[in-house]
Amino acid sequence: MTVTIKDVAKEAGVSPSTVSRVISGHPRISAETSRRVKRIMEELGYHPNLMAKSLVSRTTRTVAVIFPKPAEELLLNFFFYELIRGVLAQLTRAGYDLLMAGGSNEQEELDTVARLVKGGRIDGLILLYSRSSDPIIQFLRKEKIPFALIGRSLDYEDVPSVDNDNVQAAYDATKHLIAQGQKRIGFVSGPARLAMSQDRLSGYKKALEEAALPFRPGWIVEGEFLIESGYRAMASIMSQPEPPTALVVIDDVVAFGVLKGLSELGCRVPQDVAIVSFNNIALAELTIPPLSSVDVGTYQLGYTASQMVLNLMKEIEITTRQIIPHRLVVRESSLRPEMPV
Amino acid sequence: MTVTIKDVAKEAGVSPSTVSRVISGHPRISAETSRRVKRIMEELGYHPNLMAKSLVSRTTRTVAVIFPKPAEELLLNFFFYELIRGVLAQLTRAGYDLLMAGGSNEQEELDTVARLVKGGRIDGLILLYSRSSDPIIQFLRKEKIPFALIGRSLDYEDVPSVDNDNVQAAYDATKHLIAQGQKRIGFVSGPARLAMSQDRLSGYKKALEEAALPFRPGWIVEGEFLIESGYRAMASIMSQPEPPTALVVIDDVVAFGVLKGLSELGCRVPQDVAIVSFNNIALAELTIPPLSSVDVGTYQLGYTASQMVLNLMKEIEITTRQIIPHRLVVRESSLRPEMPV
DNA sequence: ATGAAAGCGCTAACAA
DNA sequence: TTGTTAGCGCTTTCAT
Repeated sequence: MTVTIKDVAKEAGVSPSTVSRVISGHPRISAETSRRVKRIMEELGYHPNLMAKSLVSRTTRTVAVIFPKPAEELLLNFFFYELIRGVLAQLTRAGYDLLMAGGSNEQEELDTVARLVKGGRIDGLILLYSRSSDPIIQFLRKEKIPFALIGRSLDYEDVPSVDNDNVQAAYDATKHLIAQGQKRIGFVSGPARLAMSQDRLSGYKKALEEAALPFRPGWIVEGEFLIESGYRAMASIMSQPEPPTALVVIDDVVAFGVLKGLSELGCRVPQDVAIVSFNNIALAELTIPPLSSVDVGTYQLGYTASQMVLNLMKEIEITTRQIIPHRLVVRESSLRPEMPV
Repeated sequence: MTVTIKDVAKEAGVSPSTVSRVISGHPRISAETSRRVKRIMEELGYHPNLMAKSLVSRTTRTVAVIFPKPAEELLLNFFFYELIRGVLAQLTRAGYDLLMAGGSNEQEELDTVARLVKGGRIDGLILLYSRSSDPIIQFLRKEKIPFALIGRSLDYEDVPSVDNDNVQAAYDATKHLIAQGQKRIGFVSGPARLAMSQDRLSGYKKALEEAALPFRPGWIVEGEFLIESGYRAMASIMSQPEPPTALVVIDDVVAFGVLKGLSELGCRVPQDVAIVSFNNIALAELTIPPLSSVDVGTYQLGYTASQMVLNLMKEIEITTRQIIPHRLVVRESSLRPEMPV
C-alpha cells in the first residue's frame, strides 16, 4: 500500500541505503544515481515515514507549545493568534512542526509534558507565562531538553526566555502621563503572582519616584485580566476623597472595563481621567476615545521564542533573556486637550 | 540512558512482550505479574517511546489543525483562541495530541498536508474555513484520511463539516430588526468567495422577502473582515439618497468600523441606524452602544469538529454536516428606543 | 499466562 | 560510490 524506501530501491535497482543517502543529500553519491532515484521517488509518490525516521534519528522535528491551564489563560485570548502565528512562521521556516498540548490542572500539565518529552515525541518546547515555582521548568531542566519561556520566571534568572522589558514599558507609559502634566496617577494591575504585573507596577513606581510624585496605595488596584476587573476597579479607586486624574492600566481589555466604569461615573476621558494601557490589541484604537497603549510585539515574541528553542537544539549560543522592544502608541485617551503632544 | 521495555522486562524477570501486554491491558495476564511490572515501570521511570509505538501500530494519536494561509485568516483573529480551546479539550480527553501546521500559500499548504498524511505523522485533521475548489479536500478524500471542516465547502455537499446555520442566523438577525419596526435594512458583508458571506447574505434576503421589504443593491457592501471595511462601507452606504436605517453586519470587528464610521457621519446608534452583527466576540458588549450580535458557539465548533474526526477514526457513524446552534444576543445597538424588546 | 522471534521503515557503521 | 547488516523500541503472531 504505502511506498517505502525498499520499493524505491528495488525499482531503481539500488540498495535501500543508497536511497536513504539520496534523501539525506549524502555527498558521496553519483549525480546519475541521485537523479534516477529522485525520479523514481516522484513516480512512485514516495514520502518518508516520519515515525521510522524519528525512531532511529531520535529527533522529531517537532516543538511543543504548552497551552496554559484555564486560570492563567485569560490574558492570552487576544494575543494567542498573533503569538502562534509568530511561533509557526519561524518553525515552518526551519522545517519544524508545532505540537500543542495542555492540561486542565497543574498535575495534568506536568504529566503531559513528561509524556511528550520522555516519550521522545518532541525536540523542544515553548512555555507561555510561567507561574512561580513551576514544576514544569524544574522537570525540563532536569531532562536537559531545549525550551524557552515567553514571559519571565520568578524563580530562576537563567531560564531561556523571551520577554518585554515590562519595567521600562510601564516606566515609559507613566512618564508619558507625567509629561502630559499629570500629577495624580493610579495603577490598575493584574494578578500579583504574575511577573508581568509585578514588573509593570515597579516601572510605574519608579517613574513616580523620579518625578517626586505621590504614591498612594489607594490608587493601586489589583485584578484579573478581565473587563469586569477594570470596571470594578473604578468604583473603588474613584470613590476616594482625592481620586487620581490619570491611570496606567495593565492591559487593554482591563482598560475597556475602566472606560466603561468611568463613563458610568460621569468621568470624561481624557479630560477628567487620562489612560494608558498595555498590549495594543487590535481594538485599542476603536474605543471612544482611542486608547493609548504600549505595543509589546506579540508576533515577535512568538517568533523569537521559536528561534531560541531552535538555536538551543542546534547548540548555538543564545542570549538567555531576550527582550522584545516595546513601543508606546499614543492615542487620545492619554492626551490633555490643552497640552497636545 | 532512556528506559526501554527491555529494561523493565529484565528487571521484572519477564519477557518484553509481557511488559507490552501489561501496558496495553491485555486480558490474559496474571494480576500478580501485572502488578509487579507496573511497579518496576514506576520505579525505573519508564515512558513508552511514542515513535516506536507509532511505527508499528501505524497510528499516532495526533490530529492536525491546518492554519489557513494569511489571506483567509483575518476573521480568525478573535476566534482562534476559543476554537483551539474547544479542539484541544476534546482531543485531550480522548488522549490525542494536536499538531498545528500551515503554509504561506496554497501550494505550501498542500505540500505540508501531504507530508504529514503520507508521512504517517497524523491520524486525522481539521480544516478551518475552506475556500472553493480546495485541492486539500480533494487530496484528503483520495487518501481516505479522516478529516472535518469547520465551515462549509462550496464544492461538496458531503464533506464532514461543523458549521453554523448561517442562513438561519442572518434570517434571525434581520427578523429581529424587522420586529423592531425597521423597514430599510442594509447588509455589510464579507468576502463573497466565503460560504459564510454567501449564507448570511441569503438569510438576510430571505427575511426581507418574507416581510415584503425592499431589497436594494446599493444597501449591500462587500468587504474584508477588517475594521476599515466597516468604516469605509459607511461612507458609500450612507451617502445614498435614501440610506438604510438599520444594518446587518457580517462580523463584530467590521461592526466596530461601522460604529466608527457612523459616529463620524453624525449618525446615532441605534436611533438613526440600528445594528446587528455576528460572532459575539468578547468586546461586543463594550462598544457604545453595546452591540447586538449572534453568538456562534466558537468553543463548540472546535469541540465538535474534534469529536467528528475522532469518530471518523473509530469508524463511528457521523452526521456529515453538524450544525452548532446560534443565539442572538440582543443589546442596545439594535433597539428602537421607542420600541424596546 | 508467558516467551521467542519477526518486522514496522528507516539510518548508519562497516565492508567492498 | 554503493551494498550488507544491525539495530532504533515497540507490537504481535505463533508457540508452549
